[in-house]
Amino acid sequence: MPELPEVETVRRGLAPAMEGAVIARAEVRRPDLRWPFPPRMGARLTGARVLRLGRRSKYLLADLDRGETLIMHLGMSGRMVVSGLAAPHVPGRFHHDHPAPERHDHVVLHMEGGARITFNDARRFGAMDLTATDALEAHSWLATLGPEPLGNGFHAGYLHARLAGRRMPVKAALLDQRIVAGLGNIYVCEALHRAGISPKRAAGRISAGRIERLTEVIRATLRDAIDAGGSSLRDYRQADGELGYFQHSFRVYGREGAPCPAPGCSGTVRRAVQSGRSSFWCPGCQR
DNA sequence: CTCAGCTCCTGCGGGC
DNA sequence: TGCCCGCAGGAGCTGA
Repeated sequence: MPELPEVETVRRGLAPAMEGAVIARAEVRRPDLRWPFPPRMGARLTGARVLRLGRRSKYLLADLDRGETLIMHLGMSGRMVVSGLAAPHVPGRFHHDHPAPERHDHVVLHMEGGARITFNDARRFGAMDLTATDALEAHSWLATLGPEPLGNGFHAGYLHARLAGRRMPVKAALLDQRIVAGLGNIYVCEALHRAGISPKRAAGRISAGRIERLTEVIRATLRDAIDAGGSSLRDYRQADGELGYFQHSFRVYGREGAPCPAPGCSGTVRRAVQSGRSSFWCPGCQR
């Protein structure tokens, strides 16, 4: 599921269809996802113009001209599909025709001009809400989020302070959205491998130098994944209009039993369950 | 406050 | 082929 890089890729893919465009009709096909939709969501979206499509952590934020912001979270299985986008500046990028409706198409935004944005979420761990734009940061989904890992607020000094004294595994600490916002299971595994830190190491027992290295590789890992997503947007194979899911090449995630890809390391990637989630790491080079 | 465990929901792939 | 089990990229809640 979508972690920060996938959500950013979805944002970039949706922006051409949404920014500056009016929602001619918002079709709400069920009353809830993880939580009930806000009252009259369809009516409140219909006729609104999208001023800007932003992102905070794994949340998409569509600012509307009515002073409200539509907050969207993709959960584990949420997908966005764009169709009917007129005159894409890159050929083959989107469906020009609308695909047949699918099971779990929960919300469809019919834009003026003919574009259509379909939110599909089989597991329904996703969510949507509408809130006043000028009080956006106070919304309960956003208020407790830590800094953006690619922003200025995330640096070695900050992370060192937040991990100090913590006995929990560093894996769990980096998944805590209050400490840093946007990482998920895959990119935590990948970043810890690049940093040479075991996911089982106590968060408060990492030297300052290694935390410095960790903040750098977290940023590099996310940037690389966002770049790969950008490539997928330009890829003709993405012509079905589905955004955000593309072929990644992970170093350890999902590669149990494979040889460690680190130069000079002869270890084998292992898998273990930590707080209910799979961790993948190389005991040979991650300490 | 900290932290582990459970929970929501559906789909898919592997093993028998 | 069909069935059962485990597992899946999130994150809120409970209770020790």
